[in-house]
Amino acid sequence: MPELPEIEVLRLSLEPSLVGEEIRAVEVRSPKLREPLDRPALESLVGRWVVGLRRRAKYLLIDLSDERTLVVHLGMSGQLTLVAGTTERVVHEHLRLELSSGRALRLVDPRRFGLAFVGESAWLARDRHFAGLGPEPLAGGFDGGTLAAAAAGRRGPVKVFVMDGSVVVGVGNIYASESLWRAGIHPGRSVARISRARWDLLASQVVAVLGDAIRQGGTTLNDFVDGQGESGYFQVSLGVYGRDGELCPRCTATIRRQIHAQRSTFYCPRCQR
DNA sequence: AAATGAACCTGTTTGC
DNA sequence: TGCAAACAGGTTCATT
Repeated sequence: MPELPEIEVLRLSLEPSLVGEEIRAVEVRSPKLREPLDRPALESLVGRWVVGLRRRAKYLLIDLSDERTLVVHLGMSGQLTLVAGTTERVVHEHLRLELSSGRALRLVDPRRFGLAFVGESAWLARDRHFAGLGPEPLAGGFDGGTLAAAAAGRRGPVKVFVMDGSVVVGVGNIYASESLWRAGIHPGRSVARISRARWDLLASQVVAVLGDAIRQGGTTLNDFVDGQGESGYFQVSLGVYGRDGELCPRCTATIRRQIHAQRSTFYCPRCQR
C-alpha cells in the first residue's frame, strides 16, 4: 500500500494531533506481524509522551519523551489511524495506543507484512532495519550522480534498480513506473546502458513525482488513508500505473504491462526507450 | 557481488 | 452463480 509519499502524508497528518499526547495504555491485540510484536517493550511505553514524528524511507518514527522511538512500518496493507478512544475493536487490529486526549492510535494490517518495534532514538541508524538503506530522495544531495555511482558494475533492469532500497529509499512499485515514464526511460533497460544525462533526468523525475504525490495526499488505490482516515488523490495524476490498455497521456500509444522481479511494471512502448 | 525466485499473509478482483 | 486463479502499495532469504 504505502510508498514514501504515503508515509510522509501520514506523518504530516498525524504530527499536529499526536505531538504532546501521553500514552495511557497499550493494547497488543495480535502480535503476529512480519516480526512478532514485543509485548513487554511496547507496554513499557505507558507514561511516555510523543515529542515528534520523523520518517526514514517507508518507516514512520514516533519519538518519545524517554529517548526511545516507536518505529512503525505499514508493509503492503497497513493503516495507522487516530480514532475515538471508545471505538470498537476491528479485525486485524494488531496494536492500539490509548492517548491522554481520549483518542487512540490504531494499527490495522490484514496482510501482516508490517512492523512495529521500540528502539533507542540515538541508535536507530545502527538498527538492522536501517543499516543498509540508501539515501533519502527528498533530502539534499540526491541526484543523477548518486544513481550513476550506484549503477557501476551492475547490469539489471533499471526498474528493479530504482526500487532497490540500498540505491535510494522510498521508491516502490507505483513511483518506479511513474518516474521512468516521466523520464522517458524503458523500465527493462539495463543500468549499464544509461547515460549520465539520463541518470540526471531520472533522479529529477523521482524527486518530482514523489513531491507531487505528497502534495496531492498520496495515492489511494484501494485502501491508503492518512492518520485522520482521509484518502489521497494522486491516483488521478498517475501517467501509466495500472493503466495498461489505455492511451499514453504523452504520445497516445497503448500502455503495456510487463513483469520485472515478480512485480507489475507499466510503461509506454513508444516514448520510453 | 549481483541477479533471480520464492516466501511471508489476507482480501479483492478477474475469468471461466 | 460459483469457484479457482490471479493479483495487490514491501521486504528478506536462499540459490545460482
